[in-house]
Formats: sequence, C-alpha cells, structure tokens
Amino acid sequence: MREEPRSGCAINAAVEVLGDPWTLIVLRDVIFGGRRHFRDLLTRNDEGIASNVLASRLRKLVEGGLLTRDDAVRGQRATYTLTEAGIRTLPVMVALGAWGLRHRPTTPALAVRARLLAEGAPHLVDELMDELREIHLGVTRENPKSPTASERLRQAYEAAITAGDGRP
Amino acid sequence: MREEPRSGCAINAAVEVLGDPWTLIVLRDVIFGGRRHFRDLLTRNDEGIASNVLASRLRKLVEGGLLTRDDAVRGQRATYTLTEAGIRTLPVMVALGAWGLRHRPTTPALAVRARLLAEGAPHLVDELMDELREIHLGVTRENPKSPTASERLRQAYEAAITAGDGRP
DNA sequence: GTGAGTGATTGCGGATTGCAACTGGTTGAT
DNA sequence: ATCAACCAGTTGCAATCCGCAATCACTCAC
Repeated sequence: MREEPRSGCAINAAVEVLGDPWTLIVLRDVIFGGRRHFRDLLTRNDEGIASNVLASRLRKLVEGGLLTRDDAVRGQRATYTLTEAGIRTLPVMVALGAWGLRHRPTTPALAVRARLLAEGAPHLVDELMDELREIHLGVTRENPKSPTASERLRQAYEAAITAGDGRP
Repeated sequence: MREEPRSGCAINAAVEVLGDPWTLIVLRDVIFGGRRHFRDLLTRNDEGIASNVLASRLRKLVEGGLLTRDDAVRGQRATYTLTEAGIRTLPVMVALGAWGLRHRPTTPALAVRARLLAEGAPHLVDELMDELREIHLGVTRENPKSPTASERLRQAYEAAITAGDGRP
C-alpha cells in the first residue's frame, strides 16, 4: 500500500495524507471531540460519516502513522490513539478553523473554539498539544497547572452558548 | 451549485472548500509559483494535474470566492487572481508544509521554502500576504523595503540548491 | 490561410464514494 | 443459558470522480 509521493514538495506530502473530505474530519473528532472508538466516531459525528468511509480513513490514518490502534479482538472496544505526528496536525486544524471562521458561514456556538484557538495561538495551541500528549502518549505535562487548555476551551464554549453567542 | 454545508463547524467549512487532493495544489502553484494562467498551471505542475481536473478546480475556486477570473474571450489568456480569502489560505499552506516537512519524506531543495516559512512565521507569512495583496489586489504595501519576502525565499532557495542542501 | 498557442471539453475505463444492509463477535441483564 | 444490545467493521450497489488522451473553439503572428 506504500505509494510514491506525487512530488517532493512538503505541502503536497501533507495533502496526500490529509487532503480528502473526511480524513481531517475524523482527526478533528479525535483531537477536539475526544473520540477514541469506532462507534463513537460514527454516531457522534456532525457530518454523518458512513461506516465504510470511517473504516477506510482510520485504516489510512494508522498506515500513515497518525493514529495507532490497539489489537482488540473483534467485538471488543478497539481504541485509537494519536501519535506525535497526529498531534502535530493541530496547527493545521487551527489554521483551517481560522480560515473557515472568517470566510465561511459557521454556527456561532461551534465557532467559539475556533475563534479562541485562532486568537490565543500559538500559546494555547502548544498547551493543547501537551495535553494531547498526556492523554494519548502518557507523557506528563511539565506544568500541570489547574485550568487545562481544553478546560478553558470548554468553559468558553459553555459561556458562549448560555450567553446566546459569545461574541462581545 | 450552492450546497448546504455538512455542519456549522469552522474546520468542516474549510475542509469542504480545500479538502480534496488537488485544490490546495492548484492554490499552492498560484501563491508560491506565481502561476496565473491555465496553461501555466497545467504544464508547470510538479504533480502532473490533468486538464479536466484543473478546469474543475479553478471553477470551484472561483465559485468559492478564492480566485477571480477575468472575462477574457476564449482563445485569449485568461488570468486568475487571488482574492483576500485566497490569500488568507497562506497560513494553512504554511501549517501543512511544516507538518509535511517534519513527518514525510521531501526533496531537500523543495523543502527549503517550507522550512523558512515554518521557522520565520508569523512575521514572514504576514509580509508574504501583503506582497500577494500587492500583486493580485493592487494594494501597495505599507513598507516597501528592498528585500521582499518572496525575494528572501528565492535567495534562500538558490543558496540551498548551490550548497547541496540548505540545512546548516 | 497556416501554424502555434490559448482555455478548456469530451469520452473512456477504472477507482472511489455514499448509502443501506448485513456479519461475526462480545457484554450484560434476566 | 438466553437474548437483546453493543461493537467493529464488511459487502453490494448505483453514482460520482479520477487520470488519460484526444479534440474543440478561438486568437494572433506571419
């Protein structure tokens, strides 16, 4: 299944892995949504991904070294875990979110996180990557201060939906 | 041709426009390669894009408001121009390039620009966006100091290929 | 008018997608 | 022990998309 890259360009290399309409969506749900299981990714997905597409994308992400999958037997809960390469797609997500926020119609509630990450970058992004490393790779954070990055994102999200928007 | 977004998520909104294996490649050639014409984009493309795919992507990019196309008659050189939305995909390109550089095999010469942009961000990125605004939108830069961002990128590229690599 | 150059479109076979139904296994309550 | 519920996918099918080569319609220089 190993194919030659179309060219030696770094952007092309990234596009060959991430450049399709579903891969980034699956990755987003793992990174921001905390989904780690097939059924979770399938049923709690806003865009309504099909099961065969999800299976195909998870396989490619594992092959590409962005996720790992534990060898759970069929019928048991297999868990997908982010690798360092997977965690490092976070800046790409943030850049995409910032662009979508500015140039496309978005739901206010869902846009809060994107706005926070876009405005708080790169500090918040680094903290969130450290947090993902702790969750997925078992690497303890250097500075485990009380409000984690994701906790601050969650609080901002809740504040936004109760306030009706979140835009001052 | 206007379709409902799959969800109100900002990342999804961006993925629906940029998330396919060719759109970002075309945009990359316009932004970094200075290509403005169909034939240019077709024949000077490293990945070997097909003419029907190029035509389809240019149409979608114009529909999506990332490019404009002058009303040149058939048979004349039609020129594609970046809009503000198109120019603002640059941070996405940089993030993708940085990821590809770190986690995929790349040609050293082609990787120089990616490395420079990744390490020099966000200062260099802002300057390059201003330069694109000048070229495509006719907006004169505030501070037209002698070595432009693209010129510095070009110099670094040439220095790299003559030195054999570019990595110190 | 001929030929080179322009921006595309068309037709073809094969691959990929989205959708729905289904498979084979485990878990947990009765 | 049985049965329903849950889990991770697989299969079949029609529709779409892809890469490839050929072709079209048009302009300009000579």
